[in-house]
Amino acid sequence: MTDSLPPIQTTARDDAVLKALAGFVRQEALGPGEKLPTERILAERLKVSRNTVREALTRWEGLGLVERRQGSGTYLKAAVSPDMLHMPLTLAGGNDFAGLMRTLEIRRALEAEAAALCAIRAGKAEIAEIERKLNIMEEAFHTRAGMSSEEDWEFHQSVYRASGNPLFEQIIAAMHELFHRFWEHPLGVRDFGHASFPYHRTIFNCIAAHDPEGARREALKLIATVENDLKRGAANLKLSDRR
Amino acid sequence: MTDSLPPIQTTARDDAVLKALAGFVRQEALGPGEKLPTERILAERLKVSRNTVREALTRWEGLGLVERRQGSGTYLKAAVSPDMLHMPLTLAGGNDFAGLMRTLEIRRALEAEAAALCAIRAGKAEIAEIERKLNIMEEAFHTRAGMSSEEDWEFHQSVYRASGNPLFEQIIAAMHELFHRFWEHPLGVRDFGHASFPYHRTIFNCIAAHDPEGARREALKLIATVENDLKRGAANLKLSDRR
DNA sequence: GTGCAGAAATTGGTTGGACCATTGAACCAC
DNA sequence: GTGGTTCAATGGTCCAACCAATTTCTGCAC
Repeated sequence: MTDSLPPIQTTARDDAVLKALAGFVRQEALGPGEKLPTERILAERLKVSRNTVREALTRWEGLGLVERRQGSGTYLKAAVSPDMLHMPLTLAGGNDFAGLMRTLEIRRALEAEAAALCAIRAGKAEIAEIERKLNIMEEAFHTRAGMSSEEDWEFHQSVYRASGNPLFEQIIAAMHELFHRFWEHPLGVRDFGHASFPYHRTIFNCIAAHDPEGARREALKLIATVENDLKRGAANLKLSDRR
Repeated sequence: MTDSLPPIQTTARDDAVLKALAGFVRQEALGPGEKLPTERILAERLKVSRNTVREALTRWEGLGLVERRQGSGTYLKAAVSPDMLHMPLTLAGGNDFAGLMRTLEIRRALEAEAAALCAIRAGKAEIAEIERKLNIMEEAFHTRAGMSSEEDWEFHQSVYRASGNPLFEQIIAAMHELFHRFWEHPLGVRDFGHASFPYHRTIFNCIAAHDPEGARREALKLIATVENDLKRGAANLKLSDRR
């Protein structure tokens, strides 16, 4: 009967600090890259100990919202608003090849859905932006004679953004980071991803034609080529030697 | 030219503390719910200040790995291993109806893929377990004459587990938590989700028949009914009144 | 012995102050 | 300009207390 009576908060200093800081960021309209007040100033203004400020900032740093540089200051890394919801995921044992394939399975699911939604929702401006990124990527591919992961990634991001759901970009970006941390570590990118090249344009064509099922199908093909490349590479390279 | 020269790490005290703690947890074979050493003992044993220990534990707490209870101790909340990868997601402005629908789009993508993978990979034991959960859910539905979110959720979890990729369960669980935090707050669950009931068995039938495309199709239907229920509910309830 | 109230010990939370390490800007010699 | 040097600002670490919540122990009443 007396559920939903939240326990009173007698101590939640660091949470309060974060709330105040989020309000400050909003009020000052601070964006990514900008510097926020020093710990000492925050401690003084908020009437709490510097240690408490540090614990609060440590939370934000762990969430990737903020970056601390000794001797320089604390800088925003992402947009912050007072009504954020946090969803920390921890993936145990993701450092091996099997873990890599698992992230690809997630990416396959999200990539296909994002492409389909993008085909439904993208307006003229978004389609033009995607095409711009596609052209950049294709030019880089032809001049440097190989996949360039940077431009490739930019193309995909523009698709995620046009899907109208920022969660796609966030989750896939996290996967992407995991992916690169493992893959580019040993000896740099090889011929990797070469076979996936043509599907970028077929995906774009489906998006431009507002064909969600086609976009989904082509995105699945793209991921399938990446998976095959990975499996071949793993077989050749004796991945078990690593780490 | 001089790429791949990572900056050297001169100080990383709290990271070192976390690594040592992860090793300790592994060595002692500690599982969720168990208590780990007090901050004072950790500080003494690791030869660092208690403050540093606290910063490290604050990181883990923010990641949901650990729970601290004042006056009692610090307890493990999840399994930890030295080679974990963290992926914190922050969803800005997820407190409204649009944010809820965005989480559902992610869930649609993952649910369909997980069901398909499950149809491919589930062995006899997994299928039996899923059927068990399904029967429990159906019985609860008939006796209580309505969807029971607890048993429903258990059924879905068993599908994710049988997909062979723990990431599905982790990500969807995070979405699920977000979902409930928003939805069950105002006035409890209404008739919600009633229409999705029959699809649970059709999904199971496809999984048992090892029909991945059928499982994907039925899963998409299930999410579609939930989306429709939500939209109808939102239109009726004037959700804009909230918050 | 049992039960329970109160004291005592334990443990995370907070404070204030100190010092170290790194950074970046100002300054200076060349 | 170039390359050092100095110096203030800033995050990182440490220490020693004390506060607040919890748990455990103790001793008294029965």
